[in-house]
Amino acid sequence: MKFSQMLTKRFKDTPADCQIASHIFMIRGGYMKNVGNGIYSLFPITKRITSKIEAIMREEMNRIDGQEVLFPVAMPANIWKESGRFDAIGSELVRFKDRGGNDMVLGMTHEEAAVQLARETADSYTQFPFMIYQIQTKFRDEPRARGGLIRVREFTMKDAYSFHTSKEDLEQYYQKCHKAYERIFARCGVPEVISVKSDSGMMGGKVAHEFMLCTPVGEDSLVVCSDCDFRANMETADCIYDETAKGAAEELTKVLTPGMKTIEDVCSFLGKDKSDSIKAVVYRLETDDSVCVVFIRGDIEVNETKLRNFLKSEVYPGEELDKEGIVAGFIGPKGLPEKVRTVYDISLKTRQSYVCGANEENYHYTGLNIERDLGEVQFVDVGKATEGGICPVCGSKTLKLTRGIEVGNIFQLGDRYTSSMGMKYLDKDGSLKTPIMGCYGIGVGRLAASICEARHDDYGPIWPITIAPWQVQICALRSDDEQVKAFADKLYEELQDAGIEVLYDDRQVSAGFMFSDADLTGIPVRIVVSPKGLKAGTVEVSKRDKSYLEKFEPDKVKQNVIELVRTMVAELNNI
RNA sequence: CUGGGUGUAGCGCAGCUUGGUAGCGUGCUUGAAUGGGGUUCAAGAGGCCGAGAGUUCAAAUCUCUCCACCCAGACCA
Repeated sequence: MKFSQMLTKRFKDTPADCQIASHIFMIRGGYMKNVGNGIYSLFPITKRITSKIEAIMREEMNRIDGQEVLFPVAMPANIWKESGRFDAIGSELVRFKDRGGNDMVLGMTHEEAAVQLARETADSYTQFPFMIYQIQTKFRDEPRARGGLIRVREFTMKDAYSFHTSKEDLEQYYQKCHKAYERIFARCGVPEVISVKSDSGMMGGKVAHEFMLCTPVGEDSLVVCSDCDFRANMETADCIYDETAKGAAEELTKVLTPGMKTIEDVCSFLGKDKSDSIKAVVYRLETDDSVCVVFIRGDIEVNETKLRNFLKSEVYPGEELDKEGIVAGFIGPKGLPEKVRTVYDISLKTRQSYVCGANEENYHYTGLNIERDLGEVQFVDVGKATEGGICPVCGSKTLKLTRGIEVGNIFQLGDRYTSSMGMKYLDKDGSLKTPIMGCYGIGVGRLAASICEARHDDYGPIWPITIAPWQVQICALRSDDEQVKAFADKLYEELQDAGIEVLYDDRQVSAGFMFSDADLTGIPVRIVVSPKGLKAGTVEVSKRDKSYLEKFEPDKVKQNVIELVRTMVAELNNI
């Protein structure tokens, strides 16, 4: 491709709307154009990147016997009604009516379509297991798109669905797919992507992993053990607390704490550590509109995902405190009206005596002993893991908190969709059985943006060669110089003949301008042809990441570049 | 959905307090010079000042309503 004819435009100024590196560079470098909230058109440079990512995904999916299919983007709502998700999912599922007044939806994921395609087709146990996948557009009417391609409403996704006749078979295939995902990320140049245990959310099912690229701009909080291989999404990370340092039991005493409504105020007033106090957090449940108070150690935060799963209800924090005889700011487990539902976090098993609210304006208790003063209570794990906390797997105090971008996920769905949609096959013994499913997704554009996030310097992206829009960029300084033009033109043709992808900057612009644009296009190998160099009998070859710079005689450039590219590609693909 | 912010040329911004029909930088076009990190000079093209209503002789500017976008949360395969 000749740069002079490429449809794109680069900007010197950082766009006002962009916050994170990948978004800034992908706008400044002319990678995409915003069409609406969370909706983008991609310029050729980005389409080339995503096509390469897709090609890698295809190879790896095919390698584990995946069969590529294509589901519709817009589909009748009836199959979503069968699975129950037409009513279960909120407004992120776009619903509309066709001309006949029939309910339609835009596909935000394709479990229903996959089951609909497979259910009458795979009717014998001999056909199992199998996996079908597609690479196609999804639309999710996200409440809040952000970060350029990191979180959008319309996007391309590789989604795969596997069907099995036994749990063991599903688990085996799940592992296989896990490995295929590791290969995909490694081949795309980000081998550091890790998988973490995750909450299955609206997808249903029990076992699920998310593939995370760790970066401070990530939207998910992760808990990682630095001593063993425990890794989990904060939402689902189990908590363990040290129960050996309980301290001494004290007498229950009511103390005056005027106007002190926060844990900080009360603890510093009483000279106690936050971990010696009980914090009360009030939630309203969606299911019956009742109020629930969570009691948790003062230094631990409530993990609302765990709470939601335990209560089996959506929870909304901090509302309607005045109802039910609750005294805001002075809530405690002793003396709370009995009709109020309570949840005790397991972090409260760690002390003999606590500071807590007395359910009376301006009073707290000290010396509250849960067993002695409250009787038997049920403890539940609804806390957030903390930095330096105890690893639930190896038991050492080595938990680290980090953030990550979710670039892929895998689920063991079980029979969530196959049974609700009535998929059956005839087993060996002649009985009708329901198969079980797994599903596996990777967002293509999000992965591209995440790679940019992980691989850039101050001047632009540094694309890994396996997904780079082109492998080599020729910068012809002074393309009005006959010698330069002749040499660069010829090199452009020859490299392409050798199967190398080349972006040829043939524009008559200043060197600085050309280099800045080259930095923004992030092509891994750069060839600089200049009048000065040719006069000295050299052509310069360098890597975008600045790890390599060599000068070659003009007639040796082609062969050296071909070898360099092959080596770089092989480094990422040989895993 | 809650809280905060911003809407003026493709992009980045000034003008708004104190109303008088719009300006700077960059990019774009043309010409000349320059030629290894966004070079220089000159001449141009480009704007229903987010939308609607109101106040006024007169609104980018004042008032009201709406919309869009961004950030933090909530939500999220």
